[in-house]
Amino acid sequence: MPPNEEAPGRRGSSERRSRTRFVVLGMLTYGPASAYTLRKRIAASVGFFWQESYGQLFPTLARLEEDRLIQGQEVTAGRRRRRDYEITASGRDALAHWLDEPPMPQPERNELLLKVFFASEGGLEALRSHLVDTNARARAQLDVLHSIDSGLQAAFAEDPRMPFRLLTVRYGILGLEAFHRWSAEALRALDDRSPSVS
Amino acid sequence: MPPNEEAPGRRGSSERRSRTRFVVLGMLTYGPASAYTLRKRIAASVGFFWQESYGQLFPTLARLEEDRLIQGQEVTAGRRRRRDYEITASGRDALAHWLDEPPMPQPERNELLLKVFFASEGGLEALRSHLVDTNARARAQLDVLHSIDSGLQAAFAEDPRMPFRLLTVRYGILGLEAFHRWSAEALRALDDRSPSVS
DNA sequence: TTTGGCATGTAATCCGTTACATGATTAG
DNA sequence: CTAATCATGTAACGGATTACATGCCAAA
Repeated sequence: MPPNEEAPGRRGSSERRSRTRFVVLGMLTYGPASAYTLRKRIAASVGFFWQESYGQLFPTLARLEEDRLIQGQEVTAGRRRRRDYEITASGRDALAHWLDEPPMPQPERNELLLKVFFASEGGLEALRSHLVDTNARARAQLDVLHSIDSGLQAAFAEDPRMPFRLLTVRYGILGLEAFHRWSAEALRALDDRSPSVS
Repeated sequence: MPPNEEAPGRRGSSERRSRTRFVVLGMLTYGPASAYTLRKRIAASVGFFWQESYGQLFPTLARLEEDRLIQGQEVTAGRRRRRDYEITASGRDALAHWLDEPPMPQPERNELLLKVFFASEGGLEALRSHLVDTNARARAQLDVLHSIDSGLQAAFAEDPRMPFRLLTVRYGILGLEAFHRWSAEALRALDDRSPSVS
């Protein structure tokens, strides 16, 4: 049998699992945007649980346009040119189809936990400082999310998608609260075993 | 200029950030092991927050041995040959050094939240079923972790690393509890808006 | 003895980040 | 006028998964 008859895995429905395309499609339902605008839009809305880099965004935009899921248009403002994209009807279909599929269980990878797990092979003071940092960062992020939450609550009734957005924020808050509690608890446990230097 | 004059960025201290090497080193502090054994050991201990595949494990083992951080030895049992590795003194040093460095903040990526965020572009029944699945899986994983926790508590006093291990389990439990609560809460919110079909 | 699982590995490929490069505006 | 920042892009690279390949062992 000749290899690659009809090139089975090239790029049809058998994408490995690049969710980047769908973030792009989803963000374009909020209105046309350039790559730069898209990146800012992503960072401002889902940034706390999803990020995209240009190196990913630009190729993805090119391929989405090839597939007619988005439509690009050259725009010249002043002397500056850029390319704005809008989602097409088939783009909306593709998005809706993806939304209906169950999310792939994503493999967790937590470097902090690795360092906790192997902590007895290293210095305990280092572990302690990692935990302190962790705790402070969780606290700070929690404050950010709380203020985002308040801000969104104010604009509630207007947009039918607001409730869903609030749900993602709520997820972040509950998760960070747990994380914050855990790091505090871990610090207490650590100090119980090896009482602080005082 | 000839390429790779002294190979500036080849592989010294400028590793991008492969934590795989350190999981391997850490696991080898529990005793010598082959690639296969290592994989099982990883799955059984840190599996709920860290996994490694063979495609990653084998090259990493080869490179760690090149760097003299581990020492391999051919073993023949029956007619079967395998390669067992043990950690060297410099391997322990490298591990300890890595443990002291603060963990890199890892970019979150949550596909479920993406689907929640864009839910209004898809079917709400699909979203609901994703949430139900999510809730059930969290519940199941929670049960697993609770039983792991009990099992470890029993063997507490023996191993000085047990407390650290318990901390990672505790992290999993707190996180999953939050996740479980969130998905239940989200389901309630969803049913409030679009009362179920009954 | 054939099936399936255990054990060891290799190869291809893709995802995603980082670093680099460049022109256009705006501020000082 | 120069520096900084905005905006748009490209190239290189490494990490990680998936799929493939092979041989030994045990059980039916």
